[in-house]
This record gives sequence, C-alpha cells and structure tokens, in this order.
Amino acid sequence: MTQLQRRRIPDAAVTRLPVYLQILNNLHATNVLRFSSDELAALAGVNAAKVRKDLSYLGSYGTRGVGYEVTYLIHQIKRELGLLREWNVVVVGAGNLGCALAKFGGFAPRGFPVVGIVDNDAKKIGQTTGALTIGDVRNLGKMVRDLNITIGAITTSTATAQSAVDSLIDAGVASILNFAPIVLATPSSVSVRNVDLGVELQILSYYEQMRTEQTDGAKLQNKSSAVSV
Amino acid sequence: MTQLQRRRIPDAAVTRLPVYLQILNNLHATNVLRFSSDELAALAGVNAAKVRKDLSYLGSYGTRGVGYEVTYLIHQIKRELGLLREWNVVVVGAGNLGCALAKFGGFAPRGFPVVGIVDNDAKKIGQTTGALTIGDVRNLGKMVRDLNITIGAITTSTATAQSAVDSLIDAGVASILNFAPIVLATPSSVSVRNVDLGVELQILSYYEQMRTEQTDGAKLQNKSSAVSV
DNA sequence: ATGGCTTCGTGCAGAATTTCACAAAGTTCA
DNA sequence: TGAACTTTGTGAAATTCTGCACGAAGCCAT
Repeated sequence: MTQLQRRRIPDAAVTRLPVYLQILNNLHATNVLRFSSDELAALAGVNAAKVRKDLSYLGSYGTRGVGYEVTYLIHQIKRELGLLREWNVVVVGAGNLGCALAKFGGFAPRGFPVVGIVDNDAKKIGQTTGALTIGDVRNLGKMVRDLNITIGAITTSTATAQSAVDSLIDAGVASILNFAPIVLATPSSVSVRNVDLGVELQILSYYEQMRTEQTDGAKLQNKSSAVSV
Repeated sequence: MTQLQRRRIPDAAVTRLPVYLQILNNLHATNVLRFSSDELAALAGVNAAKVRKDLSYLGSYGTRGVGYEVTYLIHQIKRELGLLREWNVVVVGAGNLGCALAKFGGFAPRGFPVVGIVDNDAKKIGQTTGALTIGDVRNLGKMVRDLNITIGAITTSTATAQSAVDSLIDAGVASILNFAPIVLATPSSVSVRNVDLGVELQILSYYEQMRTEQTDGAKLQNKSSAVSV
C-alpha cells in the first residue's frame, strides 16, 4: 500500500512549499524567468541548502550552473501540493469571521472557492452573505456530497466548535481549518490546521520578554537564575 | 551575554505553552483544581511525556503521585510567556481586516490591547474605527513611544507590507504579526509570526491530495484535470 | 511504619530536521 | 577544446525534537 503512494515529503518541507510558491508567483509577475536557490533562500529567509533539498523532493528540476525555471517550478509545486484542481470549502459558523470569509473573494482565484456556509442558529439560516445563503448545519452531509466539498473552516464559537467539527467529519470532510481557540478532538486520519491569533500573540510575547529581560540585564541583573553555558 | 539570560525554552515548546494555557483556563473555568500530564496530553492531543518535559522548562511545579495545580500552572505559564503584563498593539493598515482587529475587543482581555491603528491613505486618516482614530503611518514613531507599543500587526496590502514593517522597526517595534501574504525582510533581532490562510489551505490541500491518491488507487481517477503523474 | 499505587522529572535513544561541504553537471569565453 | 566559473543535488554531520522507560517522590490503606 505504501509503495503505491508517492514518495512522502517531510512535513517541515510541506509547510515551506506554499511560501516558495508565493514568492515564485511574485517573481513570475515581475517577469523573472529563472532563479537560483540562493536567490529564493534570500527571499524566503531560509538557508539555500534547505531550499535545494525542499525542491529536490519534487524531483530534479534544476539545471546546474543555471538554476530553476520560474514557471516550471511553479507548476511542479502546484502539482505536488494538489493545486492543479480546485478544492471546495464550506464555512461552518456564520458569525463575523465566517461571513467575512464567505464574502471575501480572495480564495476562489487561488483554488479554494467557498461554496457554502452553514450555521445552527435558526435566525441566521436562510439569510444571505455575499453570494451564499446560510444553510442549516444539519444538512451538512447532503451539502458536502452535492457540492463536492473537501475542506471545512470552523468559525463558530468555542463552545460549538467541537460539535461543528464532528458534523464535518460525519459528512466526510477530512481537512479542517480551525479558527476557534480550542484543540479539536479528531481521528488521526483528519488534517487540522489551527489559526489562533491569541496563540500567535503569546508566542511573540515570550520572545519580546526575552529581549526585554536581556536589555534589563545591563541595568539590573538580579533576575537571572544560575544558568551558564 | 548569553549566560545572564534565563534558561531558554526550546522553540517547539514555546509554541505549545499557549495551547496548554488555553486548556488550563478552560479547566479553571469548569472548577477543575488539578490535572495530570496524561489528562492535559489527551486534551492537547500530544504525548504525555512531552507535556511533562514542556512543563519542566518552567520549573518543577508538579507533585509526584498527584499532578499539577491548575491555577498555579496557569500563573507559571503566564509568567514564562510574559503574560503578567500587557503588551500594547498597533495595527498598521486600516482595511477590512485592520479595522476588524481594532474593533474586535477580544485581545484586550487577554493582555494585548489594540491601542492604535494607522494607515498611509489620507482619506482614511482621521476616521474612527471602534474606539480608535486612524492615525498617519508617518507618526508611528511618536505613537510607539507615547503609547508604549511593543507589537505591530501588519494588515496592509501585500504591496505596502514591507514598507509598513520597515516603519515599525524604525519605530522600535520588534514583534510583528504579519497578515500579508509575503515574506517580510527583517533583521534577526525581530520576531515575526505569519498568519496566511492561503498557506494553510495549501498545506491542507497537500495532505488531502495524499489521501485522495491513496484511495484512488483502488478505483480509477478521471476527476483530476491535466495532471500527468 | 510498610507496601502498593500513582504520577512526576529526566536520561537516553531514536527520529526528524537543518546545515555543511563537495562532487557532478552545466555554462561561458577565449 | 578546455579552463574557469556557477549552481545543483545529496551524502553526512550537527542540531533539535520526540517518546520511551524508569527511578524518585508523594499519597493512601492497612
């Protein structure tokens, strides 16, 4: 079974490929035809060897002494990421964020059209947001089948996020983009990506505090415990 | 210089601590007094040994045979992440997202009050959004000093994101939350966290495609558009 | 007290990731 | 043609992260 499936790309590399793609699209837009791993590394803020290794997971598409062709590499990254086709998205939770995502047209051109939005609130069901009518979360199964939906975005309240994801999984959706600040319980066959601004801010806070303390060390240094190197 | 600074917590652990904190806050809200590493691990979807190791970076705050105290651990995580004080945030870019962040009151109670919002568009400057008046990006330096701002959120267009971050860094801000789909060029002394839904969707797409291909091995695939493979 | 039970803290090994360093393979120019 | 130069692709070392396994330490019942 495993030998049928394509050679797996390391998770860490998978998270970088979309970033490379972004940059290559920009290069393409400015009529750049070729690039070297050094150039892409500089633009992506990573090590050049890492760029080469990441790209090598796609195949040997570079030319030694020359570099890589922008359009060709764009195609190869898209192929590998599954971006040569569209993936339909349903938004679960028609609050501020959910409606904003439904109205925001920025995902369709990038291959992720939002084709449905649902809620569990009878007052919201039937209303329209953007081009979509808010559906009943209880019809999610039929919706997923009829509209060929593969990705679900959770934009409900924290309290209902778990039941929302349960509904999605029941409906056969195995890719979840979760905006609720909660760790969802899902089987390992389901992919979840969490977007939590609170978490991001707290991570920034940690490093900011590190810097602050280090600076304070000059004036006052009683904080440091007994760490040496 | 390095020996003065506190024992560093591994990056991977730093990204998990806010998740633990979230869970512990929920436990606290439901009057749970104590928890074991096994329980927290189940709720966070990680290995119990990892939880114990992560928490051990804070110090030895557990009791063998018993577990950890919820409120005490909350305090310790907050201390380590620098959440015992507030960090003021400025939003750069008063578009849809920027104004939404400024109006959204959810960050202030978690220690990240949005105290300012700026733009470079003369038509927007002077307007109000929520409780804030949109300022001129050229006054960012004064604003950062006067309002004691430490974190900047980039919500500009892609085209102006780099100049926005340059202004922030000039103004002395070293923690950036970037919503623009672009890799920002910053000195290594600056922390950047990127929030890019396109990237997240594309990562999901990769794993979705993996699953699809594996399943298709049995049937036959006519759906995929112009893929060779 | 003592034995049994639970759970933490951590050494260590293995896995994953990053980075180095260099041969291989191509280009350019005289 | 061939020498100088550029850049890829990739073994292998270095680093980071994960997870097991178990001793240490506390609780409880008898």
